[in-house]
Amino acid sequence: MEMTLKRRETMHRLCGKGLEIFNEKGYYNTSLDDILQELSLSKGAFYHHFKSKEDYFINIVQNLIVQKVYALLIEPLDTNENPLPVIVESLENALEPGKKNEMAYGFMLNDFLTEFNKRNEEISGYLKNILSVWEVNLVAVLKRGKVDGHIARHVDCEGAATYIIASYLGMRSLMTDSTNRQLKYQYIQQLKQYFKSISATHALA
Amino acid sequence: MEMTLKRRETMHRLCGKGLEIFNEKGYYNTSLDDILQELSLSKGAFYHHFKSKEDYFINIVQNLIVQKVYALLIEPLDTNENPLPVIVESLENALEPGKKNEMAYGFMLNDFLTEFNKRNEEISGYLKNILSVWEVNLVAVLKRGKVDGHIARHVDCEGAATYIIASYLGMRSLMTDSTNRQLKYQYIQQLKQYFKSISATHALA
DNA sequence: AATTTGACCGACCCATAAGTCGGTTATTTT
DNA sequence: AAAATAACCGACTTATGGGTCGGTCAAATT
Repeated sequence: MEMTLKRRETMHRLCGKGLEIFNEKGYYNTSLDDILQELSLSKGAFYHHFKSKEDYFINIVQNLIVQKVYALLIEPLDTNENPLPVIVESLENALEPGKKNEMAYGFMLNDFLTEFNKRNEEISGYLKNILSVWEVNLVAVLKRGKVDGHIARHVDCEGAATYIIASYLGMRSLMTDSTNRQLKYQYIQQLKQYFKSISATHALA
Repeated sequence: MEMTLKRRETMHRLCGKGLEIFNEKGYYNTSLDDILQELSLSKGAFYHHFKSKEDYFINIVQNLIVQKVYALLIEPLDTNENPLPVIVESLENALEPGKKNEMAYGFMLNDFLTEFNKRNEEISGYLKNILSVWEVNLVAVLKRGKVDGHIARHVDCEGAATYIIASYLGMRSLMTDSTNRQLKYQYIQQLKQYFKSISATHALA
């Protein structure tokens, strides 16, 4: 039992630091030694816990990344209010660089997706799966918005969800340095504009 | 003279095939030998013409990619019509996978930007520069649209341009296999919806 | 206390890929 | 035709980085 705790703790430290550095420098541009050095661990330690770099990253995806996406982008959708402002708020939040020197989690998806799309089908599959869950939830919440009279009846909820996701992912390519407040502000403003056009409120510029 | 021609022809072949394969597999995931083999050329030939892989890619960016972006995304904006349908058409066109087995040029920017953002500041600078030219032109054309009465006066043209670019770039992460007609259709539909909301036409669902 | 097992160490192996260099071949110049 | 130069060849060097393996040490089991 006690040994299992030690194991879990080390694995946890590895995953946390790994996500941090992969996110910062990219997966293929980060060597295991880069991570190991920061944690003062050895190759031997690493391979005692993970069977490969790939296995390691899958672990990170399925624990840390999934969790973050849920917390930031999916769970906030679970309310009974008008979905549009709720979506805006979740995106605004997800684009926020972490408080102190945390990561800007909202940014990871586009980067990792792009990196793995052409290189590793398995990992890219897991990542696309996360997106797909997000999409399903967006669609559901948009449809409910229709029923509740917040969203115009003519709206294609699947299309709207796709559009929301695309614009969110695309922001990453533009916001290079995390301090880019201006871009985020512009994005949120235009998103609201778009939302106005699909909402059911009876006209009013 | 004749030698210069030979040189230029070989460099041209190298750049063309290079872009094709880099676009397909990613820059860092493509070895020079991958390209050289397809052209039946040797390392020696390559380094006779380019001083490094980086130099080679910069060549590709500044010739081929710049040219394609201009042709697909910037030059079409140069009309006196209502800019919004013109923008829609250019994006629709840029997302179109090349006719026979050409490349889907519209896709390159997000991939390369993401790849180089964390790895090579110089190249990422060139790429961001291309985006920036596109943005400037979008803003200009949107502002003209305002003057000409096609776009509502309250619209923030810089914000709208950012939003258009972000959504376009983001589509790449979603459209993995090039045959994804559905996603493209959804995207264009929602873009039109958004455009309706910033246009000056006096209401009409 | 003796033994086993889990956590960890770090030198080593090996594949990959960028870049080098001393050549050969083809083309141009004189 | 001879000399010079450009285009090209491919074995080699070198650095990097994932993965291996025989070991050490400490904790847990007996």
